Amino acid sequence: MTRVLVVDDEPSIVRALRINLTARKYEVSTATDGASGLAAVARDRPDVMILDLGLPDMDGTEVIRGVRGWTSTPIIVLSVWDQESQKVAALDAGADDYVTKPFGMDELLARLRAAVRRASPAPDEPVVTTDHFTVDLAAKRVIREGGGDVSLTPTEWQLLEVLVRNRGRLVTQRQLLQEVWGPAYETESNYLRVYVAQLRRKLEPEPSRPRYLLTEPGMGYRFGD
Amino acid sequence: MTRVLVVDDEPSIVRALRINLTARKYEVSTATDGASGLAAVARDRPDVMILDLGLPDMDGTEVIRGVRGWTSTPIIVLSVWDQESQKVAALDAGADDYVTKPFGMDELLARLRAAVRRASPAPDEPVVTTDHFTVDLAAKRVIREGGGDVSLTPTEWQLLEVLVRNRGRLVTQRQLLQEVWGPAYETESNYLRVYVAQLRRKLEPEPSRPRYLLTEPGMGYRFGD
DNA sequence: GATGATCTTGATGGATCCTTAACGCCCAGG
DNA sequence: CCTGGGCGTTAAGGATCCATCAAGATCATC
Repeated sequence: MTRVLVVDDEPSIVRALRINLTARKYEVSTATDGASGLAAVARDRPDVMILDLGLPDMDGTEVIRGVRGWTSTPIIVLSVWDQESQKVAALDAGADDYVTKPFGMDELLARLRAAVRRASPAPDEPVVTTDHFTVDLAAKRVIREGGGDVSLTPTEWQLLEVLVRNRGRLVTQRQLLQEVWGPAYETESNYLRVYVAQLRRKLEPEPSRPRYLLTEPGMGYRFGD
Repeated sequence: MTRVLVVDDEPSIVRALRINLTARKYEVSTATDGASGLAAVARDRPDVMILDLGLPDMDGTEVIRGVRGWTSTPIIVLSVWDQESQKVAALDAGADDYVTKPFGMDELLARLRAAVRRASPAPDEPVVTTDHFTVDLAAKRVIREGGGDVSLTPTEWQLLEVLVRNRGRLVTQRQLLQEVWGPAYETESNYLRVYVAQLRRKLEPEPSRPRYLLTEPGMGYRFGD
Protein backbone atom coordinates (compact mmCIF):
# COMPACT_ATOMS: atom_id res chain seq x y z
CA MET A 1 0.00 0.00 0.00
CA THR A 2 1.29 3.45 -0.88
CA ARG A 3 2.15 5.57 2.14
CA VAL A 4 1.46 9.31 1.97
CA LEU A 5 2.68 11.87 4.46
CA VAL A 6 0.68 15.11 4.64
CA VAL A 7 2.39 18.10 6.26
CA ASP A 8 0.02 21.07 6.65
CA ASP A 9 -0.99 23.33 9.52
CA GLU A 10 -4.57 23.84 8.39
CA PRO A 11 -6.77 21.19 10.05
CA SER A 12 -9.45 21.42 7.36
CA ILE A 13 -6.99 20.64 4.59
CA VAL A 14 -5.48 17.77 6.53
CA ARG A 15 -8.90 16.33 7.21
CA ALA A 16 -10.02 16.63 3.59
CA LEU A 17 -6.85 14.95 2.35
CA ARG A 18 -7.00 12.20 4.90
CA ILE A 19 -10.57 11.34 3.97
CA ASN A 20 -9.99 11.39 0.23
CA LEU A 21 -6.68 9.54 0.32
CA THR A 22 -7.87 6.91 2.76
CA ALA A 23 -10.93 6.31 0.58
CA ARG A 24 -8.57 5.60 -2.31
CA LYS A 25 -6.57 3.08 -0.31
CA TYR A 26 -3.60 5.22 0.57
CA GLU A 27 -2.06 4.90 4.00
CA VAL A 28 -2.01 8.41 5.44
CA SER A 29 0.13 9.94 8.16
CA THR A 30 0.15 13.63 9.05
CA ALA A 31 2.21 16.37 10.66
CA THR A 32 1.39 20.01 11.34
CA ASP A 33 4.80 21.71 11.25
CA GLY A 34 8.17 21.39 9.56
CA ALA A 35 10.10 19.84 12.41
CA SER A 36 7.62 17.06 13.09
CA GLY A 37 7.25 16.63 9.32
CA LEU A 38 10.94 15.89 8.95
CA ALA A 39 10.77 13.52 11.89
CA ALA A 40 7.78 11.79 10.29
CA VAL A 41 9.66 11.26 7.03
CA ALA A 42 12.47 9.55 8.89
CA ARG A 43 10.08 7.49 10.98
CA ASP A 44 7.40 6.48 8.48
CA ARG A 45 9.44 6.38 5.26
CA PRO A 46 6.46 7.51 3.15
CA ASP A 47 6.35 6.79 -0.58
CA VAL A 48 5.32 10.36 -1.28
CA MET A 49 5.05 13.58 0.70
CA ILE A 50 2.52 16.39 0.37
CA LEU A 51 4.01 19.54 1.85
CA ASP A 52 2.44 22.93 2.55
CA LEU A 53 4.97 25.73 2.09
CA GLY A 54 3.31 28.03 4.66
CA LEU A 55 4.23 26.23 7.82
CA PRO A 56 4.47 28.05 11.16
CA ASP A 57 7.99 27.04 12.16
CA MET A 58 10.16 26.66 9.08
CA ASP A 59 10.50 27.87 5.54
CA GLY A 60 9.14 25.30 3.11
CA THR A 61 12.31 25.05 1.03
CA GLU A 62 14.24 24.21 4.18
CA VAL A 63 11.97 21.29 4.82
CA ILE A 64 12.49 20.13 1.25
CA ARG A 65 16.24 20.36 1.57
CA GLY A 66 16.08 18.51 4.86
CA VAL A 67 14.29 15.64 3.17
CA ARG A 68 16.39 15.68 0.01
CA GLY A 69 19.54 15.38 2.03
CA TRP A 70 19.08 11.69 2.42
CA THR A 71 16.15 10.40 0.37
CA SER A 72 14.53 10.99 -2.99
CA THR A 73 10.98 10.46 -1.77
CA PRO A 74 8.75 12.48 -4.12
CA ILE A 75 7.52 15.78 -2.70
CA ILE A 76 4.40 17.56 -3.91
CA VAL A 77 4.26 21.12 -2.72
CA LEU A 78 1.08 23.02 -1.78
CA SER A 79 0.94 26.77 -1.62
CA VAL A 80 -1.68 29.49 -1.56
CA TRP A 81 0.52 32.08 -3.23
CA ASP A 82 0.88 31.66 -6.93
CA GLN A 83 4.32 33.19 -7.00
CA GLU A 84 6.71 32.01 -9.62
CA SER A 85 9.75 32.69 -7.45
CA GLN A 86 8.50 30.50 -4.68
CA LYS A 87 7.71 27.78 -7.16
CA VAL A 88 11.22 27.90 -8.57
CA ALA A 89 12.75 27.83 -5.11
CA ALA A 90 10.72 24.80 -4.13
CA LEU A 91 11.53 22.93 -7.32
CA ASP A 92 15.17 23.88 -7.14
CA ALA A 93 15.26 22.64 -3.58
CA GLY A 94 14.09 19.28 -4.85
CA ALA A 95 10.31 19.25 -4.95
CA ASP A 96 8.81 17.09 -7.68
CA ASP A 97 5.57 18.88 -8.38
CA TYR A 98 3.65 21.95 -7.38
CA VAL A 99 -0.05 22.52 -6.74
CA THR A 100 -1.62 25.90 -6.00
CA LYS A 101 -4.37 26.25 -3.41
CA PRO A 102 -7.24 26.08 -3.81
CA PHE A 103 -6.79 22.85 -5.71
CA GLY A 104 -9.14 20.30 -7.16
CA MET A 105 -8.88 16.95 -5.48
CA ASP A 106 -8.83 15.19 -8.85
CA GLU A 107 -5.83 17.17 -9.98
CA LEU A 108 -3.95 16.49 -6.80
CA LEU A 109 -4.66 12.79 -7.03
CA ALA A 110 -3.47 12.71 -10.63
CA ARG A 111 -0.20 14.40 -9.71
CA LEU A 112 0.16 12.07 -6.76
CA ARG A 113 -0.16 9.05 -9.03
CA ALA A 114 2.31 10.55 -11.48
CA ALA A 115 4.83 11.30 -8.76
CA VAL A 116 4.65 7.78 -7.34
CA ARG A 117 4.87 6.30 -10.82
CA ARG A 118 7.93 8.35 -11.73
CA ALA A 119 9.68 7.53 -8.50
CA SER A 120 9.18 3.80 -8.55
CA PRO A 121 11.22 2.45 -11.48
CA ALA A 122 14.75 3.66 -10.81
CA PRO A 123 15.54 5.94 -7.91
CA ASP A 124 18.94 6.88 -9.28
CA GLU A 125 21.75 6.85 -6.82
CA PRO A 126 23.64 10.07 -7.01
CA VAL A 127 27.06 10.41 -8.53
CA VAL A 128 29.17 13.10 -6.92
CA THR A 129 32.06 14.62 -8.78
CA THR A 130 34.74 16.88 -7.39
CA ASP A 131 37.87 18.28 -8.95
CA HIS A 132 39.92 15.35 -7.69
CA PHE A 133 37.67 12.30 -7.65
CA THR A 134 34.23 10.91 -8.43
CA VAL A 135 32.06 8.97 -5.99
CA ASP A 136 29.61 6.56 -7.60
CA LEU A 137 27.23 5.43 -4.87
CA ALA A 138 25.45 2.83 -7.00
CA ALA A 139 28.61 1.09 -8.14
CA LYS A 140 30.31 1.64 -4.79
CA ARG A 141 33.30 3.05 -6.59
CA VAL A 142 35.61 6.00 -6.16
CA ILE A 143 37.54 6.98 -9.27
CA ARG A 144 40.41 9.39 -9.08
CA GLU A 145 40.38 12.17 -11.62
CA GLY A 146 42.92 10.90 -14.07
CA GLY A 147 42.09 7.22 -13.97
CA GLY A 148 42.86 4.97 -11.01
CA ASP A 149 40.28 3.45 -8.73
CA VAL A 150 40.54 4.15 -5.04
CA SER A 151 39.98 1.01 -3.01
CA LEU A 152 38.09 1.51 0.23
CA THR A 153 37.41 -0.89 3.08
CA PRO A 154 33.76 -1.51 4.06
CA THR A 155 33.93 0.85 7.02
CA GLU A 156 35.67 3.55 5.03
CA TRP A 157 33.03 3.23 2.36
CA GLN A 158 30.11 3.43 4.78
CA LEU A 159 31.53 6.52 6.37
CA LEU A 160 32.15 8.20 3.04
CA GLU A 161 28.67 7.27 1.88
CA VAL A 162 26.97 8.95 4.83
CA LEU A 163 29.03 12.09 4.35
CA VAL A 164 28.46 12.23 0.60
CA ARG A 165 24.72 11.67 0.94
CA ASN A 166 24.68 14.71 3.22
CA ARG A 167 27.14 16.69 1.18
CA GLY A 168 27.44 20.31 2.15
CA ARG A 169 25.70 19.65 5.42
CA LEU A 170 27.18 19.08 8.82
CA VAL A 171 26.82 15.52 10.08
CA THR A 172 27.19 15.14 13.82
CA GLN A 173 29.58 12.65 15.33
CA ARG A 174 26.69 10.87 16.96
CA GLN A 175 24.90 10.46 13.64
CA LEU A 176 28.00 9.15 11.89
CA LEU A 177 28.82 6.67 14.64
CA GLN A 178 25.24 5.50 14.75
CA GLU A 179 24.94 4.96 11.02
CA VAL A 180 28.31 3.32 10.50
CA TRP A 181 29.00 1.41 13.70
CA GLY A 182 25.55 1.18 15.26
CA PRO A 183 23.72 2.81 18.18
CA ALA A 184 25.99 1.21 20.80
CA TYR A 185 29.02 3.16 19.56
CA GLU A 186 27.64 6.67 19.87
CA THR A 187 30.48 7.79 22.13
CA GLU A 188 33.42 6.16 20.35
CA SER A 189 34.49 9.31 18.60
CA ASN A 190 37.97 7.86 18.35
CA TYR A 191 36.79 5.62 15.53
CA LEU A 192 35.81 8.68 13.55
CA ARG A 193 39.22 10.28 13.86
CA VAL A 194 40.94 7.11 12.72
CA TYR A 195 38.72 6.53 9.72
CA VAL A 196 38.41 10.14 8.62
CA ALA A 197 42.20 10.24 8.62
CA GLN A 198 42.32 7.13 6.42
CA LEU A 199 39.81 8.57 3.99
CA ARG A 200 41.79 11.78 3.81
CA ARG A 201 44.95 9.85 3.02
CA LYS A 202 43.18 8.09 0.18
CA LEU A 203 41.13 10.96 -1.23
CA GLU A 204 42.53 14.36 -0.33
CA PRO A 205 45.21 15.94 -2.49
CA GLU A 206 46.75 17.30 0.71
CA PRO A 207 45.61 15.06 3.59
CA SER A 208 46.99 17.47 6.17
CA ARG A 209 44.97 20.33 4.75
CA PRO A 210 41.57 18.75 3.97
CA ARG A 211 39.49 20.21 1.22
CA TYR A 212 36.62 17.74 1.04
CA LEU A 213 36.43 15.97 4.40
CA LEU A 214 36.09 18.95 6.68
CA THR A 215 36.14 18.96 10.47
CA GLU A 216 33.62 21.06 12.35
CA PRO A 217 35.27 21.24 15.76
CA GLY A 218 33.10 20.06 18.58
CA MET A 219 30.30 19.08 16.21
CA GLY A 220 31.14 16.59 13.50
CA TYR A 221 32.23 16.42 9.89
CA ARG A 222 31.06 17.79 6.57
CA PHE A 223 31.66 16.77 2.97
CA GLY A 224 32.29 19.96 1.07
CA ASP A 225 32.72 20.02 -2.66
CA MET B 1 27.39 6.12 -22.63
CA THR B 2 24.19 7.97 -23.45
CA ARG B 3 24.67 11.11 -25.53
CA VAL B 4 22.43 14.11 -24.88
CA LEU B 5 22.16 17.20 -27.05
CA VAL B 6 20.94 20.35 -25.30
CA VAL B 7 19.61 23.14 -27.52
CA ASP B 8 18.85 26.30 -25.54
CA ASP B 9 19.80 29.95 -25.83
CA GLU B 10 19.93 30.61 -22.08
CA PRO B 11 23.48 30.06 -20.83
CA SER B 12 22.36 29.36 -17.26
CA ILE B 13 20.05 26.57 -18.35
CA VAL B 14 22.72 25.05 -20.56
CA ARG B 15 25.22 25.18 -17.74
CA ALA B 16 22.87 23.65 -15.19
CA LEU B 17 21.98 20.83 -17.56
CA ARG B 18 25.58 20.18 -18.51
CA ILE B 19 26.64 19.90 -14.87
CA ASN B 20 23.78 17.68 -13.82
CA LEU B 21 23.91 15.43 -16.86
CA THR B 22 27.67 15.06 -16.83
CA ALA B 23 27.56 14.12 -13.17
CA ARG B 24 25.14 11.33 -14.07
CA LYS B 25 27.41 9.94 -16.74
CA TYR B 26 25.72 11.40 -19.78
CA GLU B 27 27.82 12.72 -22.62
CA VAL B 28 26.60 16.26 -23.26
CA SER B 29 26.84 18.46 -26.35
CA THR B 30 25.14 21.82 -26.74
CA ALA B 31 23.84 24.32 -29.27
CA THR B 32 22.31 27.77 -28.80
CA ASP B 33 20.04 28.12 -31.81
CA GLY B 34 17.91 26.04 -34.12
CA ALA B 35 20.22 25.93 -37.13
CA SER B 36 23.29 24.78 -35.22
CA GLY B 37 21.04 22.45 -33.25
CA LEU B 38 19.98 20.69 -36.42
CA ALA B 39 23.61 20.51 -37.53
CA ALA B 40 24.57 19.06 -34.15
CA VAL B 41 21.98 16.30 -34.42
CA ALA B 42 23.45 15.26 -37.76
CA ARG B 43 27.02 15.48 -36.52
CA ASP B 44 26.80 14.02 -32.99
CA ARG B 45 23.95 11.55 -33.45
CA PRO B 46 22.71 12.04 -29.89
CA ASP B 47 20.60 9.39 -28.17
CA VAL B 48 18.18 12.05 -26.95
CA MET B 49 17.62 15.75 -27.53
CA ILE B 50 16.49 18.46 -25.11
CA LEU B 51 15.05 21.38 -27.06
CA ASP B 52 13.98 24.83 -25.92
CA LEU B 53 11.06 26.11 -27.97
CA GLY B 54 12.02 29.79 -27.55
CA LEU B 55 15.04 29.91 -29.82
CA PRO B 56 16.14 33.14 -31.47
CA ASP B 57 16.28 31.98 -35.08
CA MET B 58 13.58 29.42 -35.70
CA ASP B 59 10.22 28.30 -34.42
CA GLY B 60 10.53 25.28 -32.20
CA THR B 61 8.13 23.12 -34.16
CA GLU B 62 10.23 23.68 -37.27
CA VAL B 63 13.29 22.34 -35.52
CA ILE B 64 11.32 19.31 -34.46
CA ARG B 65 10.13 18.72 -38.02
CA GLY B 66 13.70 19.17 -39.26
CA VAL B 67 14.93 16.43 -36.95
CA ARG B 68 11.97 14.14 -37.53
CA GLY B 69 12.62 14.28 -41.27
CA TRP B 70 15.35 11.69 -41.02
CA THR B 71 15.64 10.28 -37.49
CA SER B 72 13.46 9.19 -34.60
CA THR B 73 15.80 10.42 -31.87
CA PRO B 74 13.64 11.21 -28.84
CA ILE B 75 13.00 14.93 -28.27
CA ILE B 76 12.11 16.48 -24.92
CA VAL B 77 10.76 20.00 -25.27
CA LEU B 78 11.33 22.84 -22.83
CA SER B 79 9.13 25.91 -22.74
CA VAL B 80 8.42 28.83 -20.46
CA TRP B 81 4.88 29.24 -21.59
CA ASP B 82 2.44 26.85 -20.13
CA GLN B 83 0.07 27.05 -23.05
CA GLU B 84 -1.90 24.06 -23.99
CA SER B 85 -1.91 24.95 -27.69
CA GLN B 86 1.85 25.16 -27.99
CA LYS B 87 2.21 21.92 -26.13
CA VAL B 88 -0.12 20.20 -28.55
CA ALA B 89 1.72 21.69 -31.52
CA ALA B 90 5.11 20.48 -30.33
CA LEU B 91 3.83 17.01 -29.56
CA ASP B 92 2.05 16.88 -32.93
CA ALA B 93 5.26 17.87 -34.67
CA GLY B 94 6.94 14.83 -33.19
CA ALA B 95 8.21 15.73 -29.72
CA ASP B 96 8.19 12.90 -27.22
CA ASP B 97 7.72 14.80 -23.99
CA TYR B 98 7.13 18.30 -22.66
CA VAL B 99 8.57 20.07 -19.60
CA THR B 100 7.56 23.55 -18.50
CA LYS B 101 10.20 25.94 -17.21
CA PRO B 102 11.12 26.26 -14.49
CA PHE B 103 11.51 22.53 -14.10
CA GLY B 104 12.82 20.28 -11.36
CA MET B 105 16.02 18.54 -12.36
CA ASP B 106 14.77 15.27 -10.95
CA GLU B 107 11.69 15.45 -13.10
CA LEU B 108 13.67 16.26 -16.21
CA LEU B 109 16.08 13.43 -15.50
CA ALA B 110 13.20 11.05 -14.95
CA ARG B 111 11.67 12.06 -18.27
CA LEU B 112 15.05 11.75 -19.92
CA ARG B 113 15.48 8.22 -18.67
CA ALA B 114 11.96 7.36 -19.76
CA ALA B 115 12.57 8.73 -23.24
CA VAL B 116 15.81 6.83 -23.69
CA ARG B 117 14.24 3.67 -22.34
CA ARG B 118 11.30 3.91 -24.72
CA ALA B 119 13.59 4.53 -27.67
CA SER B 120 15.80 1.50 -27.18
CA PRO B 121 13.83 -1.70 -27.64
CA ALA B 122 16.89 -3.87 -26.85
CA PRO B 123 17.77 -2.54 -23.43
CA ASP B 124 20.79 -4.67 -22.69
CA GLU B 125 23.82 -5.20 -24.79
CA PRO B 126 23.91 -8.99 -24.75
CA VAL B 127 27.61 -9.33 -25.59
CA VAL B 128 30.46 -8.14 -23.43
CA THR B 129 33.99 -8.20 -24.77
CA THR B 130 37.26 -7.88 -22.93
CA ASP B 131 40.83 -8.16 -24.10
CA HIS B 132 40.91 -11.87 -23.29
CA PHE B 133 37.42 -13.25 -23.83
CA THR B 134 33.87 -12.49 -24.96
CA VAL B 135 30.74 -13.21 -22.92
CA ASP B 136 27.60 -13.73 -24.98
CA LEU B 137 24.72 -13.43 -22.55
CA ALA B 138 22.06 -14.39 -25.09
CA ALA B 139 23.83 -17.51 -26.35
CA LYS B 140 25.18 -18.33 -22.90
CA ARG B 141 28.67 -18.79 -24.26
CA VAL B 142 32.13 -17.58 -23.42
CA ILE B 143 34.62 -17.45 -26.27
CA ARG B 144 38.28 -16.98 -25.65
CA GLU B 145 40.04 -14.36 -27.69
CA GLY B 146 41.76 -16.45 -30.31
CA GLY B 147 39.02 -19.04 -30.71
CA GLY B 148 37.97 -21.82 -28.41
CA ASP B 149 34.91 -21.96 -26.22
CA VAL B 150 35.23 -21.90 -22.49
CA SER B 151 32.94 -24.52 -20.99
CA LEU B 152 31.24 -23.45 -17.81
CA THR B 153 29.08 -25.43 -15.43
CA PRO B 154 25.55 -24.09 -14.80
CA THR B 155 26.49 -22.57 -11.46
CA GLU B 156 29.63 -21.00 -12.87
CA TRP B 157 27.59 -19.48 -15.66
CA GLN B 158 24.92 -18.06 -13.38
CA LEU B 159 27.55 -16.44 -11.23
CA LEU B 160 29.37 -14.97 -14.20
CA GLU B 161 26.09 -13.71 -15.65
CA VAL B 162 25.15 -11.77 -12.52
CA LEU B 163 28.58 -10.20 -12.38
CA VAL B 164 28.67 -9.30 -16.07
CA ARG B 165 25.19 -7.81 -16.05
CA ASN B 166 26.42 -5.52 -13.28
CA ARG B 167 29.80 -4.92 -14.78
CA GLY B 168 31.72 -2.11 -13.16
CA ARG B 169 29.38 -2.19 -10.21
CA LEU B 170 30.04 -3.86 -6.92
CA VAL B 171 27.74 -6.83 -6.28
CA THR B 172 27.43 -7.77 -2.63
CA GLN B 173 27.96 -11.32 -1.46
CA ARG B 174 24.39 -11.47 -0.27
CA GLN B 175 23.08 -10.46 -3.68
CA LEU B 176 25.24 -12.99 -5.50
CA LEU B 177 24.30 -15.83 -3.19
CA GLN B 178 20.65 -14.90 -3.40
CA GLU B 179 20.58 -14.74 -7.18
CA VAL B 180 22.63 -17.85 -7.84
CA TRP B 181 21.82 -20.20 -4.98
CA GLY B 182 18.60 -18.73 -3.56
CA PRO B 183 17.58 -16.75 -0.50
CA ALA B 184 18.34 -19.59 1.91
CA TYR B 185 22.06 -19.46 1.11
CA GLU B 186 22.68 -15.81 1.96
CA THR B 187 25.39 -16.63 4.43
CA GLU B 188 27.24 -19.37 2.57
CA SER B 189 30.00 -17.11 1.39
CA ASN B 190 32.20 -20.16 1.06
CA TYR B 191 30.41 -21.08 -2.13
CA LEU B 192 31.39 -17.79 -3.65
CA ARG B 193 35.07 -18.30 -2.96
CA VAL B 194 35.05 -21.74 -4.52
CA TYR B 195 33.23 -20.69 -7.66
CA VAL B 196 34.97 -17.39 -8.16
CA ALA B 197 38.23 -19.32 -7.98
CA GLN B 198 36.97 -21.73 -10.65
CA LEU B 199 35.89 -18.89 -12.91
CA ARG B 200 39.26 -17.26 -12.47
CA ARG B 201 41.03 -20.45 -13.45
CA LYS B 202 38.97 -20.64 -16.61
CA LEU B 203 38.91 -16.96 -17.60
CA GLU B 204 41.74 -14.98 -16.10
CA PRO B 205 45.10 -14.82 -17.85
CA GLU B 206 46.71 -14.87 -14.39
CA PRO B 207 44.23 -16.49 -11.97
CA SER B 208 46.30 -15.53 -8.97
CA ARG B 209 46.28 -11.88 -9.97
CA PRO B 210 42.68 -11.29 -11.15
CA ARG B 211 42.03 -8.60 -13.68
CA TYR B 212 38.33 -9.12 -14.38
CA LEU B 213 36.83 -10.90 -11.39
CA LEU B 214 37.81 -8.53 -8.65
CA THR B 215 37.43 -9.02 -4.91
CA GLU B 216 36.25 -6.17 -2.74
CA PRO B 217 37.18 -7.43 0.71
CA GLY B 218 34.30 -7.48 3.13
CA MET B 219 31.78 -6.38 0.51
CA GLY B 220 31.56 -8.56 -2.54
CA TYR B 221 32.85 -8.94 -6.08
CA ARG B 222 33.01 -6.75 -9.16
CA PHE B 223 33.41 -7.50 -12.85
CA GLY B 224 35.85 -4.93 -14.12
CA ASP B 225 36.58 -4.49 -17.77
C1' DG C 1 24.18 -49.87 -11.07
C1' DA C 2 28.48 -47.72 -12.86
C1' DT C 3 30.74 -43.67 -14.35
C1' DG C 4 32.00 -38.96 -14.81
C1' DA C 5 30.78 -34.33 -13.98
C1' DT C 6 29.16 -31.19 -10.72
C1' DC C 7 28.13 -29.48 -6.28
C1' DT C 8 28.92 -29.23 -1.30
C1' DT C 9 31.74 -29.14 2.77
C1' DG C 10 35.74 -28.79 5.71
C1' DA C 11 40.47 -27.46 6.72
C1' DT C 12 44.59 -24.63 6.21
C1' DG C 13 47.59 -20.68 5.52
C1' DG C 14 47.80 -16.10 4.22
C1' DA C 15 46.00 -11.51 3.47
C1' DT C 16 43.12 -7.79 4.96
C1' DC C 17 40.64 -5.21 8.13
C1' DC C 18 38.96 -3.56 12.75
C1' DT C 19 39.90 -2.27 17.19
C1' DT C 20 42.52 -0.22 20.67
C1' DA C 21 45.93 2.45 22.86
C1' DA C 22 49.49 5.72 22.96
C1' DC C 23 51.55 10.06 21.65
C1' DG C 24 51.84 14.83 19.84
C1' DC C 25 49.63 18.98 18.38
C1' DC C 26 46.77 22.99 18.89
C1' DC C 27 43.95 26.01 21.37
C1' DA C 28 41.15 27.85 25.22
C1' DG C 29 40.78 28.68 30.00
C1' DG C 30 42.63 28.87 34.56
C1' DC D 1 52.82 29.16 32.20
C1' DC D 2 50.40 25.18 33.00
C1' DT D 3 46.51 22.13 32.06
C1' DG D 4 42.93 19.64 29.80
C1' DG D 5 40.01 18.56 25.97
C1' DG D 6 39.40 17.76 21.14
C1' DC D 7 41.70 16.31 17.12
C1' DG D 8 45.27 13.99 14.03
C1' DT D 9 48.46 10.29 13.47
C1' DT D 10 50.58 5.92 13.98
C1' DA D 11 51.27 1.13 14.96
C1' DA D 12 50.39 -3.48 16.76
C1' DG D 13 47.41 -7.24 18.25
C1' DG D 14 43.56 -9.99 17.28
C1' DA D 15 39.61 -10.98 14.64
C1' DT D 16 37.70 -11.60 10.30
C1' DC D 17 37.78 -12.64 5.58
C1' DC D 18 39.79 -14.76 1.41
C1' DA D 19 42.26 -18.24 -1.74
C1' DT D 20 43.30 -22.79 -2.35
C1' DC D 21 43.09 -27.63 -2.03
C1' DA D 22 40.94 -31.94 -1.51
C1' DA D 23 37.62 -35.33 -0.43
C1' DG D 24 32.81 -36.79 0.15
C1' DA D 25 27.94 -36.24 -1.57
C1' DT D 26 24.85 -35.69 -5.28
C1' DC D 27 23.19 -35.86 -9.87
C1' DA D 28 22.69 -37.14 -14.85
C1' DT D 29 23.43 -40.35 -18.20
C1' DC D 30 23.78 -44.47 -20.09
